Amino acid sequence: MAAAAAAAAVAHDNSVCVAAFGDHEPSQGDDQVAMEEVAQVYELIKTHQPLLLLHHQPQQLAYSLLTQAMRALNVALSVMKHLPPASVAAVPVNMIKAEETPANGSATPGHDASAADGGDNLHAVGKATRRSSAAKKRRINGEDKPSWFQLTTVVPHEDGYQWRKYGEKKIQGTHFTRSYFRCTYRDDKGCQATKQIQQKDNNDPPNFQVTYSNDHTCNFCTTRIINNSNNPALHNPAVNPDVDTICNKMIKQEPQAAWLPPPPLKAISNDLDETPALHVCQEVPPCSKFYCSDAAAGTCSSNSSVIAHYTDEFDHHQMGQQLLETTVMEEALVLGADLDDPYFNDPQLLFLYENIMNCY
DNA sequence: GCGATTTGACCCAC
DNA sequence: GTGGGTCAAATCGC
Repeated sequence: MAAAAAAAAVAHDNSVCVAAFGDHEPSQGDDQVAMEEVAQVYELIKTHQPLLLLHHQPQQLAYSLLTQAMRALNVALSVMKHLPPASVAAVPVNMIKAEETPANGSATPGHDASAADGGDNLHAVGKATRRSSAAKKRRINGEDKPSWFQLTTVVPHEDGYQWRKYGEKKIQGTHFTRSYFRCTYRDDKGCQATKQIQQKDNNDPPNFQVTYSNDHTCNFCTTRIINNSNNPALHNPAVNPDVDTICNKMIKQEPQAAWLPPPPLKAISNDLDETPALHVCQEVPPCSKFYCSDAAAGTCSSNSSVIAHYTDEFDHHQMGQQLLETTVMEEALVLGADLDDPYFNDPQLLFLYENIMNCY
């Protein structure tokens, strides 16, 4: 049941991404239909998520898939509602279609197939033909690869994906350099995902604009949860021949699992998660919200596992839920949330979403 | 030794 | 001509 629901979620997720970031410019009618469709998917996922979390074995996979789907849906909703940048800029973590803002006036790099083999061409043909015609397409007529950006105070280097820095540039009009990253698995899997990190100010903590371009197609950047799953099928080379190889490489080379909170408290609820691989985490983002709200009072030991955290929440959060909802709702209001948005009508999901985003 | 990062140069769109 | 994205040699770090 869980796998089927998760698969359905992913199927919806993919279509939503296309709708949100494709070239098609939706009409007002399209907007309405899309909104209804996305809202329907959202409700479906929202309904299934608590059920999935109550299952022990498939929950990590399901959680991973649902999380991605929910993130995409939230982005899609934001895009389709054409939220003005000013209304979302105050939100610590939010995803906005990049083309809609002057802050991203310059185009992000195109789906630059020539870039991957550009070096070889350079040596073979010479500098005059260094960039192929594909590179020229990069910004013609404003045509660009899908991109969106995230405004965040969270250390943007720890978003859960594996990135390799390939450049840094001083940008005119800013006091900070812009860093350029591409997916670590670009060469291995041809994943074209890139991101740019632009520090916006010197606040404490500083604000960053993280511009993402192209979705990850490697599938391995997000297998950190799957890799830790007890589900043997996920490690069956006959089913997924690349998973073990790539994930072992991930652990060997880049052992951080950025989505896990730090371990000052009790480790993991053993009855929920017996996967030692979860502890490969070495670096974590400042996602303090990930701790159970009862941990400080010593009445809750859930902390180290996302799954354990949320499952524990289902177990004992009822008594503290009202307080939690009040806090999150107040915070959402302060952050300028649109309370007509169904997403913000569910404070627990808002809380969950923010924590996920903070830790990815 | 190998992979990641740094940094100046190159290239293209505007 | 300029700004910004990318390349790739040099360098760094494990």
